Amino acid sequence: MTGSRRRSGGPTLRDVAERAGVGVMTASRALSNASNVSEDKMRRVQEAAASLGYRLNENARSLRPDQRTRLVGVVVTNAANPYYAQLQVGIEEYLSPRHIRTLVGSSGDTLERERQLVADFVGWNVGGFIVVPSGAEHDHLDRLQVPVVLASRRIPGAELDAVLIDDLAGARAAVRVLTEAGHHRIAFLGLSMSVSTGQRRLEGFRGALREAGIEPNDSLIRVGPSTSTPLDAARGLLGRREPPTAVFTANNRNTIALLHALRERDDLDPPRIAGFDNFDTADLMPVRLSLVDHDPVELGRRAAELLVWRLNGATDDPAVVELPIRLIP
Amino acid sequence: MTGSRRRSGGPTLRDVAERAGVGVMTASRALSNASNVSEDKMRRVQEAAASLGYRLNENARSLRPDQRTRLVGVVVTNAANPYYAQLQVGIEEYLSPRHIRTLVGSSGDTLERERQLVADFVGWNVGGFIVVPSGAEHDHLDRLQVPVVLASRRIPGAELDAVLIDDLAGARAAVRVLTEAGHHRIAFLGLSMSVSTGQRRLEGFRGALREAGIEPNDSLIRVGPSTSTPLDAARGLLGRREPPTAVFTANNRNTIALLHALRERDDLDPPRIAGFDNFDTADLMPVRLSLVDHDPVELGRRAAELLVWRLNGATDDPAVVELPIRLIP
DNA sequence: TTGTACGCGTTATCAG
DNA sequence: CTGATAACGCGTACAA
Repeated sequence: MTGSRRRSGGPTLRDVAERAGVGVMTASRALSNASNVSEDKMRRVQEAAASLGYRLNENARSLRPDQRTRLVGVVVTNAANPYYAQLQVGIEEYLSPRHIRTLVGSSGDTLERERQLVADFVGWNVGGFIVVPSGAEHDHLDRLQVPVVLASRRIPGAELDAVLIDDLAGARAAVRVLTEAGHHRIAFLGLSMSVSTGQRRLEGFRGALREAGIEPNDSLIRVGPSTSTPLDAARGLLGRREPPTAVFTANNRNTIALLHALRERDDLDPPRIAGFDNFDTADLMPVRLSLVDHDPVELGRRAAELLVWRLNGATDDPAVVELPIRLIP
Repeated sequence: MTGSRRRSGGPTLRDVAERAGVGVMTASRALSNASNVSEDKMRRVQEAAASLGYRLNENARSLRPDQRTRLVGVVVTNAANPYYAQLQVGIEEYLSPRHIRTLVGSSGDTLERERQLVADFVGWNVGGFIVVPSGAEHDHLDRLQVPVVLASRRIPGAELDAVLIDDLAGARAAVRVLTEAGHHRIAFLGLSMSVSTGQRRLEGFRGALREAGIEPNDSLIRVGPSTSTPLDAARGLLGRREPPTAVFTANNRNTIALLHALRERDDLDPPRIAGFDNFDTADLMPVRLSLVDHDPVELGRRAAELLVWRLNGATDDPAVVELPIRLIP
């Protein structure tokens, strides 16, 4: 009654062992540790595995409580956004060589979906999380028994590691371009204030204005998306009796929306634009753009690095890494 | 000696059952099938599960050979490319409500990495694959014991389901715009011939030319990326003694590269451009673009749909779905 | 160095 | 409708 019953899904370690003429444990050691196995049997096992097209069953391995993490959960707000696509690539780039795979899900910027994804991933026994939080809640992240790293956005009050862009410096630098060009009526077109990125960029905007002796004019500040789409917000700004002579756009979506709005109007004297995020075709645009460039791939890499550091047992206080930006004037 | 020993990673079904005062099997049924359980116990179990923050362990579930698929592997060539990011979103959109998660990896368009990813995913016991093949090899896909659906590209000779864009019609339609505008010296700037997409688009290009009574001029055909980067190829075309008066670009990367090359030269009389793939800022470009628009999200959805159809036991001959394109003139 | 028993968490089976 | 038991495939502990 030697285990010769074929299961539906491919060969098992037992099969490999039988074929190589060794015990299962020798086979196991040969294929995972490579320790304490004679060279001879080592080779025989590996040949057997290869000829059977055998792969260790990760599900079975993960079942053991004391195993190393082989899976982490990644929650982004919208995987279709090129920005987050690159973030994922950075994460995978770092984790893949360490034999850790990722489970990815899009929250659509809703807390409910974020909660559900996190719960789902817990079911998969992920060893940790990288999350782009959709809002300010963090109770669902606190209860987890595994490390969590926030990416791109921070949550006030959450005791979690985070990797961020230097939003403040980026916004300041961009707005400074505008003030130094002599502009005074400068608008802010941007993100929802419910995410830290939006708040920080607005803060940088205000700071740069004050630094230049300009009092921020609230009627020139449009934050989304609660009020309207970026395109509508841009139209509203341009349609004012006294339109801004310069605009700071808080991310690439808003920059592009503004450009679309401008194109609709065909104004003789379009506003000067400075904004956050670079994009592929920025230098092909019909108007001059000053952009805050940064590297989402690096952001992902660093987040993954931080997570692995925790997985390896680091117990330091929460770390916040702030990545530098580069202004393309 | 009732199993009260805490394992590191959260509560188990046993804990839930104990707390609810029922047997493990009742708890199991209550939480997965919801069949053959009295309403009373049903509620008790669910309350217990909720109060413990319990989640079924998917790893343990997947261990059984006869279980439904909960995981599929997705292999794309480059996850950072917005096109494939959208493809993934379509896939997730279809699979997520069906409680199937995806494991995603980028092959970087190399066969070796593709092989490795496939092998890795087999270790995770995925119930099927969606693959954007990196080349013409398919032996590693044939040996798999689970269904495989190709997305975006086909492999000649492979007996596999596939979802494609109608490359032929797309290329024809785009090139027709150029010929009907009276152009004769029309160049092809594009993809490697090692992928079916490249071949098919070139075929469409040639067809449309012949249809217009123009003999394709091989010296105006630049295929990549073996020879050079898209940007260099574009420069080469524009730098000819007799540059083309019109160019068909075989995908968005090449379209954008051509635009960059054009911008460097600042020609008085730039070529007319028609190309494959739409992109965000296409209508903001300084020159007129005629583009073949199509929907990568839909492509992903359909691929996932096909895969689920197989997972449910379909044994029909390989299906090839060709999605329609839309020309933006 | 090698092999044997047992447990990881869940579900199918089958007896109550 | 309910629950005890035996797998599922692998790795640790221990015995040989």
